[in-house]
Amino acid sequence: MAFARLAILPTYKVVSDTIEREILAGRLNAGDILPTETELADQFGVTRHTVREGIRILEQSGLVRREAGRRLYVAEPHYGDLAPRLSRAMVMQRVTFRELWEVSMDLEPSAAAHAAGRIDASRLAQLRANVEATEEAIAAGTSIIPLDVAFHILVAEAAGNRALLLAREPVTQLFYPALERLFRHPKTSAVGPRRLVEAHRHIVEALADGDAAVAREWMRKHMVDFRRGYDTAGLDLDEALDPTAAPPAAPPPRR
Amino acid sequence: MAFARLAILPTYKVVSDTIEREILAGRLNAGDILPTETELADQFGVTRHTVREGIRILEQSGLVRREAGRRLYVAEPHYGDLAPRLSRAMVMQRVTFRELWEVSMDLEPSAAAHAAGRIDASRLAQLRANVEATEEAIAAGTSIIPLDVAFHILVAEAAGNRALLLAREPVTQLFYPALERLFRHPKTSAVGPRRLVEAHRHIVEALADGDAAVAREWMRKHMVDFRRGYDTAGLDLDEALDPTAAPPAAPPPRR
DNA sequence: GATATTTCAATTGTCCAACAAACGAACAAT
DNA sequence: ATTGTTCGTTTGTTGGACAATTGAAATATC
Repeated sequence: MAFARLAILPTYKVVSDTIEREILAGRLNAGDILPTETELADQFGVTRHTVREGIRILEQSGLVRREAGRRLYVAEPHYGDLAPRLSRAMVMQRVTFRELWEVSMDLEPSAAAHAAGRIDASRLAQLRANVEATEEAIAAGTSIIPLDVAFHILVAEAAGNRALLLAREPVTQLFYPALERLFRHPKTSAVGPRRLVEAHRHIVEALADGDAAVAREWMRKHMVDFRRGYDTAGLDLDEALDPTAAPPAAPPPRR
Repeated sequence: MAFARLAILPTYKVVSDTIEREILAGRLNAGDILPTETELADQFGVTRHTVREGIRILEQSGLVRREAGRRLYVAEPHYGDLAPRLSRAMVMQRVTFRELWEVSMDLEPSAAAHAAGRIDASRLAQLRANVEATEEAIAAGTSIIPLDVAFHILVAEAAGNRALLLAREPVTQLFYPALERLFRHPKTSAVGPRRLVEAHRHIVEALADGDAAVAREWMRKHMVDFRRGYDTAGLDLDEALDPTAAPPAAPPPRR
């Protein structure tokens, strides 16, 4: 017979695991203030240093948060916190545009279809405003990429599926630099934006009508267009994405 | 005039950011051994404890790794490291079975379709072996859930799309407990496993033939069956998943 | 009485010093 | 060839200390 490896964990890991379990089990809820480091150290029977190392792990996991020198509280883990890490992993694995596009080809039309049945008036208004703003940006010659990204996020949110939202976010983040490159390209810059805003408009109308099939179809066309633009521009679908292109900057942490 | 908020970060964060930058810039490559904690402390001009807190952050990010009490080395961040965090976020957001199912309904058939054109002999053999093992498990009356999960992972890997793999992994992790509940249920346990293995078999054959359409269609049916089973068992689609059900245990870290 | 200002205890962030435990390697013993 | 022994190195953990910041109570000011 053979013994299984012993699962001996360092103390700081035990600390973080223990607190994590309390949070996941719902005994600690988002917003709750945790005990001070000294209290935790006393309760666990370990040093404050050890507790602090455990806290760093929880913080990085997004389960707890601390503002400046203030008390620790249980955080609502938000998509935005996870997406950067995911994108980083994809960048380091040299994920290609083709891979991202294939996934988007599944998720985006589906998001549009689900949104058709679930969208509310407020978000619909936001989408209309987004399309207007995009028109203006085209006329003014300013960048439409943030608006495009926002459009797709709005649609995904309207789909009312948080699993979908989480699954597509890292993909979106990496699309951003690829979009930059695409819309800057001379061959596509003339016609691309027009087609884009036209597709967006059709999608919004389909959502307003509650027509899932049309919404899905226009989103599909929109994604196909996107890839076609990439081809037309002569960019390589199977090349790793450029990691140097800056992701949308986060505001500096309050401290 | 007004000054922007100063981005003053705690020292341990500066430490982790600095090392992270070296890794992302490629000056430190995967596999490289980092200096010892004492050396790092000397170089940065801070205490060893501060360095350690920074290391905990990097470790949790998956950028560096340490085995047992040994030296620190730069790691290639892998999907497996990130998926648990996503699942955790989904648990805390009280994601429902319906949401997971909707996403799987997009990703799984698509994975099967892509796999049809890209699968290699080795993975095909693994899939066949998996189906055999599932048959045996059914005959023996043991749990087929790990085998089912493994089957879907194999198909997703065969699709040769790392973005897809990353997007679907957290969903799978959460499906696991739901599957447990489903297959334990008296109303489905009689017929469910048979239908499952039949679908798996059809999918494998379609992959062997390189027939993307058939592979996609059988996977779709398979997913529909899954949901139907959930319905038949009288389980609530819109109920938050049970977070207490253990996720597939990872092998304990070597120490 | 309401609003600043000051004070003060509590808490975090960082440092210094120490030691036990585990590891790797080299070497001796069976 | 395997098993014990030793030793220097590195991590894991502990203790105590103190400056800086924060939140809130207490005080002064209008």
